[in-house]
Amino acid sequence: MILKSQVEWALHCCAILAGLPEGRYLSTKALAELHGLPKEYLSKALQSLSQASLVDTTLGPSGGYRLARPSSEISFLEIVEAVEGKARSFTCTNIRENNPCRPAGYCDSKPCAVARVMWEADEAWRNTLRRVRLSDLVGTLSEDVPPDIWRDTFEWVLKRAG
Amino acid sequence: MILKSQVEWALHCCAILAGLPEGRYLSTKALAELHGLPKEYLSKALQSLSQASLVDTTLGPSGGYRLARPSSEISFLEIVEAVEGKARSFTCTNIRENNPCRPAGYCDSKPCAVARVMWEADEAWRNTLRRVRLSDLVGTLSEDVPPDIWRDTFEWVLKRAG
DNA sequence: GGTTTGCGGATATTATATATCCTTAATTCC
DNA sequence: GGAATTAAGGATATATAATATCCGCAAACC
Repeated sequence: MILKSQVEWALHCCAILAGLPEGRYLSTKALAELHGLPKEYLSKALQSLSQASLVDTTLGPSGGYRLARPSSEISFLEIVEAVEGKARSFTCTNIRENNPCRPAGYCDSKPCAVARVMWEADEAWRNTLRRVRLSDLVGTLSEDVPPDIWRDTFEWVLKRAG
Repeated sequence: MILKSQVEWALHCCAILAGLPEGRYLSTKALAELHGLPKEYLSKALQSLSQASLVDTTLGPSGGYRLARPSSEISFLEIVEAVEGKARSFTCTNIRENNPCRPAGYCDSKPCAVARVMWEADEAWRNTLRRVRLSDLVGTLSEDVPPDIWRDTFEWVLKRAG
């Protein structure tokens, strides 16, 4: 059970977008170079964010991506689910159906007891991610990263933002 | 991010093993037939349980698997981790290292802020599974499954347990 | 009109999950 | 002692998903 690397990419990209000045867009190319990622494949992750309406896009030079909402109104979970999908990590294939002692139709009222536990754990995972906002990440990052590097990064980025 | 189907298989098999009379073993063949699963591949899942010391095994006719401990002392997490592994679902590839504005050696003291959040969610998932004991599952199952089917199932199983 | 951009489709490559087969050694039963 | 049965583990094949690249399109900018 491993998340796609695109999840990591999307989160880091959103953190950068959260720091962009109002109205500016940042292109796939700039985001890929900043993070040392394959441009074409990163583009797929950004398209997922766009389809989930987490980012706005615009075309042409000076085009690219920006957050569709303030970073305080975007949760980790939304970003993760945009890329990874909303499907639960445990899929019940109902193997209890195969029990040769089980007449058809029995015990079909509720989902399987095993699945209920696994889904509860899945919910706990999602709830944790739901509670963390993108603005929280930006806050933590600006504590962790030395201020001059943080500033240099955004200068570097804005030079490429058209 | 999808768990292997072997996780589901292992959980259902442990639930059956938990209901076995003291000292009896149940073979891969019987467990596979009961659940309608491919015997050879299910065997790999059971071997994982054995390697994790969750089950005891013995050879020969009337051999097979039994729980190594009372079901109240085995958690869901142990079974899941035995099959799925203990690795976290999010792996940080440290793409912040690629930031061209970042001199080497900076911000390497703590793990990445993104990873810390993802790992916290992973812990929430594991904690939920850690709190559920195999005996809890057996309890739920015996509420869900009609008593006569539950009884028939164990008669069926014991006929094959040598 | 030329350049840049996001978007989506098609395709190739790699890794992982799923599944089967076979050999070995231990155990039970006759 | 000999035949049958079992778990263990290595080797291998197949299917599916993740990773990655390439191309053509339409919109936006200069």
